[in-house]
Amino acid sequence: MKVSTRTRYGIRATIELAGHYKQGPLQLRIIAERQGISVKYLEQLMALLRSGGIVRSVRGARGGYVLAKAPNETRLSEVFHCLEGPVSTTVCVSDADYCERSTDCAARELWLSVEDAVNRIMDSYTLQDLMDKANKAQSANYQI
Amino acid sequence: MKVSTRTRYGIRATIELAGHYKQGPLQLRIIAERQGISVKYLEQLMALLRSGGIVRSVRGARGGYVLAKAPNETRLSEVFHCLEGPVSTTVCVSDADYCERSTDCAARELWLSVEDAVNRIMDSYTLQDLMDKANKAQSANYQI
DNA sequence: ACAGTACACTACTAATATAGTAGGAATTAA
DNA sequence: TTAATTCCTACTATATTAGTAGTGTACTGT
Repeated sequence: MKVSTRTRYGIRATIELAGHYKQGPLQLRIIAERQGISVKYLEQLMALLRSGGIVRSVRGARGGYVLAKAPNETRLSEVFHCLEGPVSTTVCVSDADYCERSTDCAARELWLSVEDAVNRIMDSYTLQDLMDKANKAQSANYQI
Repeated sequence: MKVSTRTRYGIRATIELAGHYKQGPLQLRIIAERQGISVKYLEQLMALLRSGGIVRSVRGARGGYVLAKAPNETRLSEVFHCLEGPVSTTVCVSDADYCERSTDCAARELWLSVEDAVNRIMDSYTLQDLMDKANKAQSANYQI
């Protein structure tokens, strides 16, 4: 039930983009530096996000990436699905005909609930939410 | 975010055991046959469940496996954790010192919520619940 | 006692997924 | 034109998953 680093890096990258929203394209070089990842790897993750419509790219010198939508309109579920694929715990959840046995059906009920819960959580967060919480946590630290 | 077949098979096996509760040990041969898995592979899964205290084994002729606790006292979260390990989406959730960056902390909030939701769901189901639902579904089918 | 049944343990293997690395082509601002 | 930057494709190393296989150990019924 782990989340791949692909997804973790990807989400962190979109958070960086959210923090740079409306300030022109942000270069992968900068994101990679801040996140401690190689530019080459990040390129591949961004390709997923681009084809998923989460980000837009600006090619050429002074290019980079921008969020396709505002941070408060970009749900974490969308970002997650681009990087990790659907939250499909088992085949039999999406394909009801897959299993015939009653015991399978019993388990299916469980997997369905789990998927649903995860999707609901992810759907309830936007990039803006995460940014706000991070900023709040930071300012709280300053008061110590 | 997939669930391994190891976990799926293991859970289905415990459901079989739940259906045989208080009727003596159930042999792996029978479970394997019903679920379409090899006995040898099932042995390894059962070893995990045994060391996790979910099932007890009876060696020798007429031996087999029995649930260690009643079906309505065996939570799916326990079974899951034996087979799949903890629902730990990322390292930084369990080890708060792992990340320093604010963007990480932003994401951490999300992973924490997801883990929590999954654990709560799994905790709310017992093997008995799943059995009841499967039986109900079956009798519903008969009415068609 | 002993033969058969069933779990116990360990080692090995094939396939797949993950986490990258690498090189060069295409595009654009200056 | 040149430097900066994304785009595309291929390759590689490592880990995990999903098994297979063989041998050993414990227990039961006769």
